[in-house]
Amino acid sequence: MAKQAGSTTRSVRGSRTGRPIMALLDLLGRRWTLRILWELRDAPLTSRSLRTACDEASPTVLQARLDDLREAGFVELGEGGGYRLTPLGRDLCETFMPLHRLAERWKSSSPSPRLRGEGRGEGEPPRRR
Amino acid sequence: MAKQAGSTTRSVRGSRTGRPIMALLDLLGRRWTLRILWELRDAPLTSRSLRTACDEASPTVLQARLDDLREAGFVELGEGGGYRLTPLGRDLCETFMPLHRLAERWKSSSPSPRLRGEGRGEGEPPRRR
DNA sequence: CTCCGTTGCTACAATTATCGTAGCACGACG
DNA sequence: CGTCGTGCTACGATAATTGTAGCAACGGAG
Repeated sequence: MAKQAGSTTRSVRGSRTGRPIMALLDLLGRRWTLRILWELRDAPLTSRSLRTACDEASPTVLQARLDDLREAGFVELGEGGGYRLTPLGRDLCETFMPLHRLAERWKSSSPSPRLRGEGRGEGEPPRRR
Repeated sequence: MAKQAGSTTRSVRGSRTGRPIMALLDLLGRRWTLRILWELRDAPLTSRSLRTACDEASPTVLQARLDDLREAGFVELGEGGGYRLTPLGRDLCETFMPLHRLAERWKSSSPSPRLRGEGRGEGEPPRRR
């Protein structure tokens, strides 16, 4: 049967409202998509290794995202098993490389090691209006 | 619980497992984060306008993401109301600019205007092993 | 061939995030 | 005061994600 492994739903709503950038932003805005691309950045990985690399994420979602990415043409399944980036996918990853540097810079400016964690209703008295 | 507007949970699991890039990837991998940054890319927007720009996304999530981004230091609330990018947020956005071009290229190579939509089981005969 | 370990992939219940609608407090304008 | 606009929140309904367990197909011993 078809099932739902295909990727659950595929468009929050205003994804491909015209500009392809929206569709891309939507695809990338799913939970493990960016992480998967990142882990695949320089070497192909098997489904298992990818799972390990992604901190033991559920195979369900991993599979769904992998299908999404494969369908989008950013990732493909190699011969002897294992996922790898397509040329287009590699270009996409290249785009994120500057993120690495920015992340370092970001850590320095962001003083919260764990980004607070709960609703900010208590920690901050009504600082607005 | 107290609330949930703070941003619901804040870390899928292995977010900031060490490298800040993971935390950043996790933050960016939430549903409207990338879209918000994109819409804010060249002009500040009010909460309302942002909602409109983001295809009438729920104010709940928009608020949560906005809080996330503000807390992360990428977005801030201006004087007369309205959200705008911080210098760091602007740098982050700059990173995504090449994505616009890539998205166009991607549309051309991806023949599916709506990415199929259901399970991928049919289009491909057992392409496994 | 049979046992074993690997691969990619799936089922299913529980949990969490998101949606969608409605509404609040605060401030500015008339 | 009444009306509008701002940021922000409550809450039930819905969709996505998590976690655990397990499947069939392939490959290498024994």
